[in-house]
Amino acid sequence: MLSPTEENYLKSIFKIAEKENKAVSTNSIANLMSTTPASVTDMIQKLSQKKYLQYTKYKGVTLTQSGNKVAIKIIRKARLWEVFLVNKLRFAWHQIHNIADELEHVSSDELISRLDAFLDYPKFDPHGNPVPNADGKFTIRNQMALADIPLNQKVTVLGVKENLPDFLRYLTDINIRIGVEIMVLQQVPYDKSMRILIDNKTEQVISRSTSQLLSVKLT
Amino acid sequence: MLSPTEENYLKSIFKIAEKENKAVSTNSIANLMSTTPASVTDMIQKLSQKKYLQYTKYKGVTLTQSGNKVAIKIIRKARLWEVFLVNKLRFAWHQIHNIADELEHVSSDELISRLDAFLDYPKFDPHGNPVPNADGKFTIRNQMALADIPLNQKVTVLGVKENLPDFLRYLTDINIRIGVEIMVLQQVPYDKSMRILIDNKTEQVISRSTSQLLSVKLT
DNA sequence: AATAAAATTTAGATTATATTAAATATATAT
DNA sequence: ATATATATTTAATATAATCTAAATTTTATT
Repeated sequence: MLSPTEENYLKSIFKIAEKENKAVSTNSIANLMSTTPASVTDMIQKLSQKKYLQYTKYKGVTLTQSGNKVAIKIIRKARLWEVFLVNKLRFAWHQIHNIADELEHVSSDELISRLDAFLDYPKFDPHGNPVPNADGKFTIRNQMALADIPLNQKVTVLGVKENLPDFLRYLTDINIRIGVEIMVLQQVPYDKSMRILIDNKTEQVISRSTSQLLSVKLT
Repeated sequence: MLSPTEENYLKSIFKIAEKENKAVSTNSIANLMSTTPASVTDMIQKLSQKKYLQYTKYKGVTLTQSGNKVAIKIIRKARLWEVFLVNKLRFAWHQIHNIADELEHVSSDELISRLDAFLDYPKFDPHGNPVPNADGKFTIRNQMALADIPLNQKVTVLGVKENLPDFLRYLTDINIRIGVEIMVLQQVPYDKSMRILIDNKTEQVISRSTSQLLSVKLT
């Protein structure tokens, strides 16, 4: 059995490895987890010993198959709980992160498979991220960043690439949520901010960083 | 913030204090929690320092108001989650104990109040134990042990006083669950076992210890 | 009331996680 | 290629929770 701490390390390493395509560095883990590099070194040595990851001193780590499996299961649990919190308990999407971070470590497999059924086998969580199925497979779909969409193209919001509460609250404030239709009206070359039309109703200027964090599909 | 371990100590002390009417001894805590008296001493000294309980060396502990509040909140959380597991996820009553023991330590107050509403403010858990409300009040009702019911009196099962999986599975096997009607047909003076009629259908002999653990009300 | 038995506490270790500071290895820039 | 900056590891500590064994206190028994 793994401790919640060990599970969190594996989850974080998985998430970093997802983006970068190389061994995961001690520092990147320490940054993501808000801890010190020394603590990370201790823990990755332990997890390496237990065969959850492949570690070469000074060269970072990669997950083994067994480490990958654990990480994906934690992500599955977290995302299913997020669906529960939003769809059943009516939480807003910016309220659920910390709660799901605790719930994801509850250990019963039976619980997760029943929860999955209760929620009707959701394919995506409330932020638009895929829920891995019981075999660890993620649903893939075509999606682009709003930042890369040309003028006058209508798109539908699929999700967000970051789930910090402040960011999510901001999106809610300007009426952006999953499923909303957006059209890019103007691109400002200077800072790459955009003026967009939301739901055929409201015009809004959003920053480059916001448009990069919004996943959309062509309508 | 209290650790899950500290919360478990307070919960266990509360449960012992509920039955006995005196200071709770080190040994009784160690027994209930399957740990050593030495560990208990360490922990109660710590919890006493933090003012969750009143401790006199060699004389046992009693919960302070603040300790009581924590304990009741944990019990509230555990029992609400048990209702969720049975009513929503369709677990059997013997499967839920360990899962609820983990879920009860998830810390969000908002989560509990929303879960309570989602479940329609249940007054009792799947074992017939009262769910304390948000103010910490338990619903009281008249109930007796089946052991004390006279011959030929019809009663309805309200709950069980112990929730060990084997006991609960046994009850399920002989068709005893909350709400069923029971009538005592015979009392065996020798060992105080009883022959009972379950649901006007099945006759069954049950031991003294079983009849003492079944809570019923007159029909 | 003295003694034996039982309960409780203390002392000394252990394991898990984390920290800071120092030492060492790697990467970068001239 | 060397110096400097950055990243990483190691060493030395700290805290939380636990344990066993020894010491002490309380309770029960005669």
